[in-house]
Amino acid sequence: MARKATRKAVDKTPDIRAVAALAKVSIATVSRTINGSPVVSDRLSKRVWQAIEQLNYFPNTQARSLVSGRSRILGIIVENITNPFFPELIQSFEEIAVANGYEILVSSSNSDPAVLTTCVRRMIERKVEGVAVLTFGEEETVLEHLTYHDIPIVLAEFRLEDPKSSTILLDYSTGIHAAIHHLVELGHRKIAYLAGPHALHSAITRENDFRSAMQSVNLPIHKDWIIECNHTLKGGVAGFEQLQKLPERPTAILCSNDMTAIGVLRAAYMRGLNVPKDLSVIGLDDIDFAEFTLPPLTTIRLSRTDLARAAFEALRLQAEEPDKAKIQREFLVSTSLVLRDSTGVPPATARS
Amino acid sequence: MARKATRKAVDKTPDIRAVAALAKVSIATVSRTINGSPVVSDRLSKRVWQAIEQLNYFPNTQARSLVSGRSRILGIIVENITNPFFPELIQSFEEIAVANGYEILVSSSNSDPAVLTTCVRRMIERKVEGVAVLTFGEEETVLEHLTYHDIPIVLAEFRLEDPKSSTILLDYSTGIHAAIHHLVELGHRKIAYLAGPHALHSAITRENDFRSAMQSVNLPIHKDWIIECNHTLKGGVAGFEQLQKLPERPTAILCSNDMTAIGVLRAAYMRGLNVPKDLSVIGLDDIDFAEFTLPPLTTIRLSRTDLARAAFEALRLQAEEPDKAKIQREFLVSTSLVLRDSTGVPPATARS
DNA sequence: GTGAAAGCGCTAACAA
DNA sequence: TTGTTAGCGCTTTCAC
Repeated sequence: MARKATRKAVDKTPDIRAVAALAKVSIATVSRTINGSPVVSDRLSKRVWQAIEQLNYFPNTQARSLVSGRSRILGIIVENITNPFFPELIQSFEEIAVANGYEILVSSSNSDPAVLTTCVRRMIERKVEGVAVLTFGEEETVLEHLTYHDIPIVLAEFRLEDPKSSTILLDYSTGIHAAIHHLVELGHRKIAYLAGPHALHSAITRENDFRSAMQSVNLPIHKDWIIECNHTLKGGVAGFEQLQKLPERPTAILCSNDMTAIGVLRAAYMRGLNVPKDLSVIGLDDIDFAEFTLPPLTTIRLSRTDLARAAFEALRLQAEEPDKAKIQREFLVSTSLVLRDSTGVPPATARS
Repeated sequence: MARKATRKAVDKTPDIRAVAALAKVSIATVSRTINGSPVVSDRLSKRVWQAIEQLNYFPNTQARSLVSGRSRILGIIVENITNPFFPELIQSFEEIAVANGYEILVSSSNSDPAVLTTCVRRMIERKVEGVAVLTFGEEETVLEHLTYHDIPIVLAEFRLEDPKSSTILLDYSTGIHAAIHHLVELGHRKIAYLAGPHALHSAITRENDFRSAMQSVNLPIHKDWIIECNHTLKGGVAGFEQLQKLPERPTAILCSNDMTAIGVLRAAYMRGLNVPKDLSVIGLDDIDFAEFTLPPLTTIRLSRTDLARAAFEALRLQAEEPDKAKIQREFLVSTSLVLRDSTGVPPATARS
């Protein structure tokens, strides 16, 4: 403060008063001009903009939000930013938010409740106007702090009691049905499923959708062919190995996520099996890398852009149009099958 | 505002006055307590903390930074958050910053000058206390806005005139020398280099280090064996194909980054070449995925944690200890060789 | 259509 | 050691 005061006026970063002085108007007029108030006359408005330009003036967002009560910051909490699924999601969320005049506060929980607590605290301290909690986990309890502070939340696949919360429902069903149909059309009848950890809502939903898809094409669900993995590459390897030990083996494997599928690809390669000649593999997510595996992975795409868009819209609604937000508290994001080279007709011996 | 005023006092989010009232002290004492001022007596301090707890009070950061002139926000601009190199960098930077009481503002420039301009504008508007510009690009001109607003900058591999800027020097040399020595020890003498785009400072530095490493082991630098690629997987494929057309082919390829190396892995596989039996490949970066390629990639690790730490320290120094910052404006980050399975002895025919 | 002035929640200078 | 008070830069009544 003191230091600031001793600086020569000329090299101080310009404030609204400086602009007002230069434009020979009141600070109220400058404020109105910046905020696009329609009452300002063209004559003054022009002078103000000129002054702003000349001084290279940027409004002080802290002061602005302090008085307006709106921070124009949205938080996004992901499970782990180094998981390739999330950066694209963050990127989209950032783009949409910035285009709409919001800033974003990113943080990863790393599936650690203590870290999540810190994340939530940071969000509250910075007075975010809403938080997208895209951890796909089960840490709902920590979120009470958010609801306590009246901060809107949007969650994936979980409904919170709080009236300021919204939910994004993921329609895995469409993509999974498409995947099963695709395999059936190729001639597969022996289809295994490497599930995600049952602690995740999303993993359970996906597994149920697999079961119903199998039923819809009248295919039997072989108990040993559904294995709970952990959504990691190593989990995929382990799942595949377990399948290999079975007397009767599937000709196709659908995986709960891409990392699992990549693990299967790798394990199959190690065993000397050719994908897709000997085995078809389908993932879920369509992470960037899916395109670059060997062979490129056929997978069920969960569009991060769509997910980000839904999350933003949910929060924007809560922040800007609370009445509408009360009515629409659920948002649907769809999935679709992306055909690449990891699926093909089953081997002749199995085709009989 | 109006709406806020009509709310019952009881459900208003508590402010410093509420805490003061409950603790029966002045707001100054509350402020002092929160900021750990040593002058507050234990008796009052205890009462204040109790009130804070009871009211679930969180200080308003906007108000705080408005008056203190310190936002405690650090910006980090990366080239592209979906590039697997960056999330880990951001993660580390976030951890360090949060541990030191700073918030971070992440944004990606996507190598687009227009987007970079927006990024910089966002940084200025939110009054960040420093920006880590880790784009590894050549967009220095846009940064003038930052220096104009007296905001400290830290850049990788580029020195800015501005006294508030610092530079992180990357010691690729150590890692590259180690890589070449490793190859030489295995028996390689024909080593190619797939360079990065010459528009990047880092790519040029890396290439020069390759040349000097080759000289230091008295190996000839074959002109056709240095090819400028673009740091993408496809670039690696193209570079490899170009090498294959040559009458005399290298037994080992060092790449300017991991994505290029992964491209080479893929192209070699397509051609039926076995890595490492027929060809050794080394990358640079050690992105997470390098561990999961087939075969796992031997690579030169550029520690994102070290980089993040250096970037944070540079900015913290500028923000908190300007005198020291004047003295230390350069930070060194080292590299090291990570041995995996993509390197081996050269094929017998070439070994002669 | 424009300006004066109050005050957002907090820190820091100054008084006591 | 504690309290009083003047702003930080801005938005937003309320007069004119």
